[in-house]
Amino acid sequence: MLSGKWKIRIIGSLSFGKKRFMELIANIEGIAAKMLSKELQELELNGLVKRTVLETKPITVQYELTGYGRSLKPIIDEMAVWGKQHRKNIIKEMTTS
Amino acid sequence: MLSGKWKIRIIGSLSFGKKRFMELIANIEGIAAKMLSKELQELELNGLVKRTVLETKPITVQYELTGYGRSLKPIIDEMAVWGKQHRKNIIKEMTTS
DNA sequence: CAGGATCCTACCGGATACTG
DNA sequence: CAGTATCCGGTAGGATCCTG
Repeated sequence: MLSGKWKIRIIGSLSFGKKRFMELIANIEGIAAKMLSKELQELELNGLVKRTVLETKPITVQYELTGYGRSLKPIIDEMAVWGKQHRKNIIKEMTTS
Repeated sequence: MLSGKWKIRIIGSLSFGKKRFMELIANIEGIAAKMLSKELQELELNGLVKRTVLETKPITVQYELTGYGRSLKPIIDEMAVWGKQHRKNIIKEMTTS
């Protein structure tokens, strides 16, 4: 369900609130439109993300986590915690060697 | 670091204690020897798992988590919790439809 | 028992160009 | 803006066989 290179990052980004397609592109460094599009479709299929087309001009699309998607928050949070600590350790290694 | 199809399962299995190669094969349904071998090597390279060759006959090899590997426990635990709940939801869907 | 060596295939993921 | 279409290479990962 979270397979692929970008899904975790996407969910992480959406956990801060609704976002439009372009905002996600800007927010997630390195992702290409095609990848974002494909990953979002899979996330929607799995019921983790809700897609809403806004009738603006030109049209914009909002993405947000569903309740189901938010249920992953504990996992994502733990990953964030670990990543932070991990980076600290790397820096410590660099400065001590 | 946790890339690949099996690393999470391997760490999960090792979180219950040391295990030999065959025990891991038996414990992780569906994994082939080659895959287990490759994933374990990567885990060892990343310092998450410690490999110990026991001079029995024939030789056996013990794998265990390092302290670093155990630092992932909160993440794995949260995943386990989520997976359990997820399965409950699936079953509920099946019985109500 | 614990694995390496080979072979093979699907699909992951990037670049680019195009559309309503 | 928010995608889709197309092309393409690399590699993840499975099956099978072999070895100390």
